[in-house]
Amino acid sequence: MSRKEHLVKTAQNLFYKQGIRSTGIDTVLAESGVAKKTLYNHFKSKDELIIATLQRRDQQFMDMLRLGTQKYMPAQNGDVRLSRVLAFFDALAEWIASENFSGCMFINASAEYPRQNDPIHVACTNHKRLVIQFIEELLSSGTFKDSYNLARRMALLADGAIVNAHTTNDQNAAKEAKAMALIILESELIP
Amino acid sequence: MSRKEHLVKTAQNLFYKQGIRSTGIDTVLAESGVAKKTLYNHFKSKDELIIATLQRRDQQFMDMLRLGTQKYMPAQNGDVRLSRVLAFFDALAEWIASENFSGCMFINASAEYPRQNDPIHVACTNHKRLVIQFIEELLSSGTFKDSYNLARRMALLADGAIVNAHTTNDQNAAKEAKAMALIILESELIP
DNA sequence: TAAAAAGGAGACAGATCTGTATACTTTTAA
DNA sequence: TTAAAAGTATACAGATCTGTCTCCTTTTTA
Repeated sequence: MSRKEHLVKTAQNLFYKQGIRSTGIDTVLAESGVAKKTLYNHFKSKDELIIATLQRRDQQFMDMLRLGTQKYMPAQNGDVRLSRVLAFFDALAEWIASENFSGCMFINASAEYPRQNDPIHVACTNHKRLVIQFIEELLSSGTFKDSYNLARRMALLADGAIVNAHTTNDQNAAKEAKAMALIILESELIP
Repeated sequence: MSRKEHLVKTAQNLFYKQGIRSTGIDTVLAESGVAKKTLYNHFKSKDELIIATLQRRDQQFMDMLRLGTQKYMPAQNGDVRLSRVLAFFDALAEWIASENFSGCMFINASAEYPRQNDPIHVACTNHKRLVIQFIEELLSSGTFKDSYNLARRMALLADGAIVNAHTTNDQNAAKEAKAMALIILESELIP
């Protein structure tokens, strides 16, 4: 792993665990063992480093969703047309139950950088769009009445599960979300 | 309004609009026209001021929910046993569509203070518990199979709507949440 | 009315944070 | 092998932030 990658990885973990604004550059440098000059060789500012961590997280997260959805798809029972999107909620549940879960990095970053046109906030908005798009691809075309709107609903359930799990420390939230998703999906099937 | 109340109100608005960590004490003082000594006369630290703003917000928010739910209850149609909780989602929608909406202050604060045992984080967790309790009271007893669990589900929908509306700038999220709530509620009715 | 409490204005200490500069060392590549 | 590029270590500038302190004025209360 290059120094740059190592730096971004370390920053990402610290930002995710302790928040972005409360994590100083010096902490990132000490933790990663990289010199300050190297950081500013690769990034113009802390903000650019933050953007890089969000991009890295976006890739990681989408990969995790793709793999997890494939992994849990065969285990679904009932209508096969629902298997893919239901597996998505199992992937979500696995993540939420994992050791280092600390909410959604993008929701957290949005809260720390609330200005709508802040590049950091924009990166978060884009990520959420990608998730909706991903879910829409899971909804077999021709199966549901309005797949885009349905994907938004599923994303809403996912965000609710993530936030609930984070704030009330409830690992069951994803299962509840999945149960609700099933009911909603069935109600939106084209007869 | 006493100086203390004025101070807390000003701080609350600034914290909500621009985030807590990025709002310095001096900004709060300049905006409120209060002297620094007065602030530290009433609060031992910035953290105490933050807690006070969260308490104020909690009261405001719960009052808003109570009033809004009463206001929108008569307009519901269909099964009257669902009217109260459905009205809750209308109250939520009104808030989300309002001018100064910038997400949930408690979700935002949780993201800025992620340490689970931080008093600020704890205040947020407590608020979320109160919301669940409020929703449970809206679910007419004897009507649903498991009202506590159902209340948690409704809270999950509400959080999802709030977060979605905030990150993707979608004012329709609350309506989607209400539509989903209706389907879920009907599926949980005791026959 | 007089003593006491509270507030205003602002200087200041001490910490912290971002970003730059300098001097030296290691790695890379022509 | 040797010149250039990249990295290390660290000092430092300049800004900002929290919280304390002083001096003075206003308000409250006994």
